[in-house]
Amino acid sequence: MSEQPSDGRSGGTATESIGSAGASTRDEGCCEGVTHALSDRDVDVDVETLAAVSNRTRYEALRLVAAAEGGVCGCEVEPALDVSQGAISQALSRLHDAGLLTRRKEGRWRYYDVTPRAERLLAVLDGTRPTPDTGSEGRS
Amino acid sequence: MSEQPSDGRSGGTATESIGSAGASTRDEGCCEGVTHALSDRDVDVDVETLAAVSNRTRYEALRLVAAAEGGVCGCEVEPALDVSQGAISQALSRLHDAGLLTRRKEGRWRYYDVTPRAERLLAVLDGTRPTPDTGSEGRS
DNA sequence: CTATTATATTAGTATCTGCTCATATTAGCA
DNA sequence: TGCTAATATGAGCAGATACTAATATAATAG
Repeated sequence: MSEQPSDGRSGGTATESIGSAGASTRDEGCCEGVTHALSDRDVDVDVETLAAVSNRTRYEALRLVAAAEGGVCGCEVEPALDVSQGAISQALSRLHDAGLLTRRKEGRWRYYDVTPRAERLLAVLDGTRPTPDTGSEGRS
Repeated sequence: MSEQPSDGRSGGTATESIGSAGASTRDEGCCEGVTHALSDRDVDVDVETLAAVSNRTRYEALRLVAAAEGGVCGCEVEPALDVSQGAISQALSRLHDAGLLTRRKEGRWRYYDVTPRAERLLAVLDGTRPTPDTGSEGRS
């Protein structure tokens, strides 16, 4: 055979069952290919979850709901989010459809609250956010 | 005053300091407005992190890297992802820039591995993914 | 040197997104 | 019955996105 990348997976202890799969039959060239363990549907669900919060308006909307205890109504979110009422409604709906917000009707208001999925997602973001990385610093 | 939403935050125990803010001066109409505790920059960082994985190609690329122990080279990712080589390169670069992949050069290869931020993000997605919700089921 | 392989970069482009604006709908109150 | 407030919905469109194709760069082998 020509040349192959050093087959990284050296230690290879943890997380058995996740399968770094197929790779093993190496033979021609380099790249045998790897696989992951998710179904098509799981990928769809995750991507939609992520897409729902991958936009500033929706992300902030989610944060606003999460910051308040016990749920907020849409109209309370509106003033903080420099976009039209229609946009807010669309944003909250999408977050709800993606499984990140619960929705409950009460009189003429709609109360939203975060789901555990959203809560844990936000917790990870808070807990792993990289530090500023102040470009020019250290040695002058 | 006219009418106001029931001011949800009933219990209001945990997470002091997160401030469901300003809300307290209620007075006219309904919606006093809430705030969250993130800086503009933090929101930018988080949104970029999320945007990086909010696309099927990039999300699967990340999954593929995460599934392999000890890093994979780009060429191993390629066969699994029905898009051109240029697209793969762009995808991995963006994931790297977003702080979700590390990158190390070795000869003519580039090895990628997941960062803790990515690992924990994926763990939450796996741990909170909603069940299928098989539309017609239960009572017949 | 040339040939080959992995990767990066860039221009061009079809498609998707995120809004606004206008217009429903729904609910409470006079 | 209005009238008003909260929310939903849909058309339309500017701008963003995610590719492809072509080309450039980098590293190794012969």
